[in-house]
Amino acid sequence: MAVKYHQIETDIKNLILSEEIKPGDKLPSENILAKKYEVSRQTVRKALADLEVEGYIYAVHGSGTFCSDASRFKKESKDIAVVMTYLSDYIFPKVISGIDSVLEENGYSIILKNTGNSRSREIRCLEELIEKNIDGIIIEPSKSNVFCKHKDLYDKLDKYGIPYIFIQGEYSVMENKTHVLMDDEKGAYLLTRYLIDLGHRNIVGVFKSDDTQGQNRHMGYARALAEGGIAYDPKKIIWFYTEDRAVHPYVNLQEMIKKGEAIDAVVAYNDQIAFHLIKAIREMGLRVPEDISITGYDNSQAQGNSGINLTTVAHPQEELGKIAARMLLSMIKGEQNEKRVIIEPELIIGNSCRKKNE
Amino acid sequence: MAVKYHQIETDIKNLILSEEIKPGDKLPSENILAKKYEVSRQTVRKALADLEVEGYIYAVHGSGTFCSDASRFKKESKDIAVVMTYLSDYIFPKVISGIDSVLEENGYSIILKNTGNSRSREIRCLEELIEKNIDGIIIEPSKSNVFCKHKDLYDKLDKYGIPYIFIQGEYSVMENKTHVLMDDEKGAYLLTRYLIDLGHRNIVGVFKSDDTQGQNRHMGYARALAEGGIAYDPKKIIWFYTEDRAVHPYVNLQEMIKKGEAIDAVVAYNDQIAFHLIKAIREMGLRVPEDISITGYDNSQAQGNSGINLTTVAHPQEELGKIAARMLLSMIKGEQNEKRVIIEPELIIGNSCRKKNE
DNA sequence: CTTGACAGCTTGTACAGACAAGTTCAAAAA
DNA sequence: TTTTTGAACTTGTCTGTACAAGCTGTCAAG
Repeated sequence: MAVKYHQIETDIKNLILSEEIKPGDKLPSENILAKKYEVSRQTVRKALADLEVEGYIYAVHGSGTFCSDASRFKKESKDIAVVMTYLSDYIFPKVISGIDSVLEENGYSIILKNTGNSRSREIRCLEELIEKNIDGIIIEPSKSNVFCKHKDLYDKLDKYGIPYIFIQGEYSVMENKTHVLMDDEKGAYLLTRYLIDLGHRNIVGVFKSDDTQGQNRHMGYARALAEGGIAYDPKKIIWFYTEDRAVHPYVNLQEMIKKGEAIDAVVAYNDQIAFHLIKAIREMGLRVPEDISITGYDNSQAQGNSGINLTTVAHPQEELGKIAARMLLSMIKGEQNEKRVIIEPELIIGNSCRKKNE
Repeated sequence: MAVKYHQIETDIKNLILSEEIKPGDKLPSENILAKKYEVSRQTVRKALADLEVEGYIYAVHGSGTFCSDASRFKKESKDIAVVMTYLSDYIFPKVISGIDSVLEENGYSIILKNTGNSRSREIRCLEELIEKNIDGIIIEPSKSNVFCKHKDLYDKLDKYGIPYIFIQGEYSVMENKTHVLMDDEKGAYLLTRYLIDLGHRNIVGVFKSDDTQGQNRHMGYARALAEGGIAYDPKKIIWFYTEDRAVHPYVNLQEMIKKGEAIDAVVAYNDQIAFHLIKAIREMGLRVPEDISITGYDNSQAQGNSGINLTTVAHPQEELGKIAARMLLSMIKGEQNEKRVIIEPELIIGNSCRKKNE
């Protein structure tokens, strides 16, 4: 540190970082600093000029030099990253659209990223974003039920003061972070109870094992069975992974039917899977809902060429995006927020279920 | 420009922008500049320091000051803006997804913007993006058939060396820019000829008037009629605007039916409109395709609860996004490109049309 | 009480000079 | 021929001075 102005710079920087000089505070005048450090005023000016370029301080002609307040000493980019598992499929465009509508109103732009529900891509994504100077992140965790080994990246975000919000799922090690979630347990409970109320007893459950949504929906399913006095039968559960999703549920259900197992109804992980399963059931020569009732999840409003309106659970889609965006904006403004918004599930009755032995 | 160092700055900046000083070139030494401008060396240093912060030049201790070469004086952000009319509807998620897949592979991120097909929002968008330091833009023009009064913004992009590509539509004043388009004229021609071949003579055309796609599809429709020896009847055309799209075609077609006009078939602007019109036709007590045949455009694969698979024209969707993204990347790399990619339309036969008097 | 002039502060621009530190290249030495 | 030396250049640091331009609170005039 042989260079004088460098010494002054680090001195002042430390004062700011240790909050002895708070945002908005006025710094001593150049002449006073010059006297204090026993240097010329020009040397002080050089130090202050550097700090201004770095964004720590700003000078007002005739008035003085002040500590920057703008979002912890770095200029806001007005960019917010939205990290989703998928972009074009299913409910995601609507969620993104909801986020955009709120951010657009407030002058923010979306940086869109998708992970393909792959953990390694989520990590790569976050590393990229940390480099990028963004104001906040809305993220849908990839494989949220697989243990999160990259908490260090989220710690880094905390350290840099970049706020983030999880939607749809959560990592168990970060339950205390801000989330916008659906009550998946209750949603699946409602669906399963609806089937039980229709008189079904042999209810197959098809769940995704690598995200929290799948886990929670499974729990709701189990609770409804218990309340309905129906024994939980592990053989009636089909677990699948993201990579399996196009084949595994399909094949497994067909095998169960082949084996002649009694199946009254199916609680599917979501609408997408439900449509796959309808196709599987029909291929086996059975009818939906006459022979087997089926439920979805998310109210995606697609029909998948099946001609059936699924009984499902409403997914707020655009509204969920809007809620998350509004929460993130208030976090950016530094307002305190509730950490957890849980959206109440609502049953949507379609024509994919029928009373048993009607 | 009473300020001397400011004068020096703009002087040098202009020399660099006009390429009289090329990247890597050595600038005159501080002492020489001081003599030339008749100022002190300190004043020259102040000017050069500012230019260094702005990234135009860099100084090497003991050696000299040089013009920056790094990609036209500004660091690449690895961000590419995608400006679409809509985000969540229709074919747009697929197009975005196609763009993302190519960009992601190459380490780029998408900044997503939507204009709601409003010209003023497109302008606001571009102004925002010009501030932002992006590497390129893929843009779907809003109301491409309304005269483009904001060419100055695109000129600015040219000046700053930010490449951009138009998709879907084009502004007439910028036909020489890079585009990825469908041959809309031919697509509508194929659809109309198909209807004529089925024996239809009274073919209503429903077109959007504020984008080039609508204009071109109308032209294709007219050409097919002419070739088929059918007189073009302006009364059989329904023109609508973006803001009208939910109501106007619907109401107008119903009125035509009420008046008892002979209608064999309808060529709709796109699938979305086609589904509206199917609903309108059914409300009037007529059947599709038994009473009226109808065609769409874009092969959106939705069914809109109609139970009908539209006869339509294939829209490459993801592929279009990929093509545009690849072209933009090669433009960023400075490679020469063809200015115009026209995608050949392909007829998709559904069950929304029927032979006349079968 | 309100207004306006002004003194005394602040930062901004500009000058001039001195020396430090790094680079370059040619002449001198090996 | 290769290596070393060193003068002459470059930018970097630092000092000191002068005046311009902008802000702020005080104090006297209205």
